[in-house]
Amino acid sequence: MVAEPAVLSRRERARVATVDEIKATALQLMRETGTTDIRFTDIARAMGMTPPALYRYFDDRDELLTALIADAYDTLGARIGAALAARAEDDLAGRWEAAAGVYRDWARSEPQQFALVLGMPVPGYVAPDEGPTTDAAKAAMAQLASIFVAAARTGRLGEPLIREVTQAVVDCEKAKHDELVGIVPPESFQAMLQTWAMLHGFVSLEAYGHFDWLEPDARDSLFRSHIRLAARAAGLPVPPP
Amino acid sequence: MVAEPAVLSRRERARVATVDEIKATALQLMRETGTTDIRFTDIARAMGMTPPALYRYFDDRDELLTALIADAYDTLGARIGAALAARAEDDLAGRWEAAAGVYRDWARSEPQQFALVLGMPVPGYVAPDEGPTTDAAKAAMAQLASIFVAAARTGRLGEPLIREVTQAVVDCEKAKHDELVGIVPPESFQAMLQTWAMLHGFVSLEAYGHFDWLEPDARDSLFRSHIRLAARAAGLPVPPP
DNA sequence: GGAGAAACGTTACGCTCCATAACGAACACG
DNA sequence: CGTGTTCGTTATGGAGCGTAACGTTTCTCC
Repeated sequence: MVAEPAVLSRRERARVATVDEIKATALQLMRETGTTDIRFTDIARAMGMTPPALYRYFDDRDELLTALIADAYDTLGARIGAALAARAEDDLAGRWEAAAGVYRDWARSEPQQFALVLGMPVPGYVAPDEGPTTDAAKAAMAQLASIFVAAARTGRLGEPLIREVTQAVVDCEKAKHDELVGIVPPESFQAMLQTWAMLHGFVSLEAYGHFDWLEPDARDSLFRSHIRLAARAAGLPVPPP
Repeated sequence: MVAEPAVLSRRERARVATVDEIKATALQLMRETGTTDIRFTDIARAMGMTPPALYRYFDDRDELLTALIADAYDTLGARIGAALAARAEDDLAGRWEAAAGVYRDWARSEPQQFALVLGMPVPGYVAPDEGPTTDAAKAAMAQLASIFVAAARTGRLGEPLIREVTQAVVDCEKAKHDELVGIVPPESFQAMLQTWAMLHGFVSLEAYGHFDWLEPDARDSLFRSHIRLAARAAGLPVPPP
């Protein structure tokens, strides 16, 4: 991001390597324990260091968590971006399905990171205002919005199934997503939010194990039909199955 | 539940009172701190006791959490039940909206309990198999299912918007919800699951603050249209707004 | 009603983890 | 080469979980 001299000194390289190793070890421990709980002691032991050494790199546990959250939503954003880039600009249904699939796969493969970013904050951790947690929501919205914008610009954004639009929602589109006003009509803006809620609902339930009673095959097909339903309800042009 | 002698001895009454006070204190602390994290030390101090005394009532922190989870989903189930009871048997749209509204209000008023039951559990806490966590999902499904069953029995369950049913979903209906087979057709069973996912998605996003950028009025109207969309997509008979 | 048992709450303790302080070793720089 | 910074260590304090051992109150049963 920052235009620093490309070459880092030996020490600086060692430092970023250590920081990366700490974060990677923390993630690995989260995966192994299945919780978002991490202990400096365990990280240090896994790295062959002593716990106080970690304080040279992170002031406290919260700062490490903040870094992990930032990484997590960067990863998610990058993956969605890559999935979108792999689809043709005008393949709206494909782009939506690809983005939704990435969202789901990420949540399933990294449920702890998912909980960290889009679930309830970790005990004792207070997210900094305007921090990565809210950014994650904005980034997800932006990715979604890009699909709707493309659909609207090319005249392929149909009418959403629900067209009950209230003034409050219109006002919020103006206030918070001014860039969409005049491009994505209010009822489609509302439908876009609902699309996100539908996607998140399925993914959240599945990531936390509430669909475990369904066979994997059934979950897959349920997901596919779910996101097609979301797209169709929002007026995105999806071909019949 | 158990047919015990109605009168409890003095000691037994004192014991249940203490257990209730411990749980109530724990919930109060969760509300005050805004996390699902609870410390025996804090609970004991708030009650004017010493920490080890609590071990007379709960073997460890996990057991207290399990009890809290069980209470939470009992409360949710009771509230939904009450909301359904207050609506006429044949007022299907009203029953669905009432149940959904209770779900949302509960999540907003008790986000910690919501996270406890339907989100990622507390760090370090491992939910017992077949425990209250999975029961919560089953109970929610049962409440939902009752509405769909009533609709199907009275011939008012329309075709869902999406009718792409795969064998895997049909198999799961047979295996896990045998009582619905022959009453709720597979595509409606599938739509029912999606209805739940839609509801949960909105409620989850809102409870964790990801809709904070929307004005309360906008959130309310978005929610109303969202659950109407869910109902309509599932074939429930909802009147036009 | 009084002796024995059970339940209750306390203090004392060991363990783990977070976080800081003070110290020594390795490395970069002049 | 010496000097100062960075890094990692050991030592220490503080908090919370959970156990053990000890009085105290309450129930039970003879």
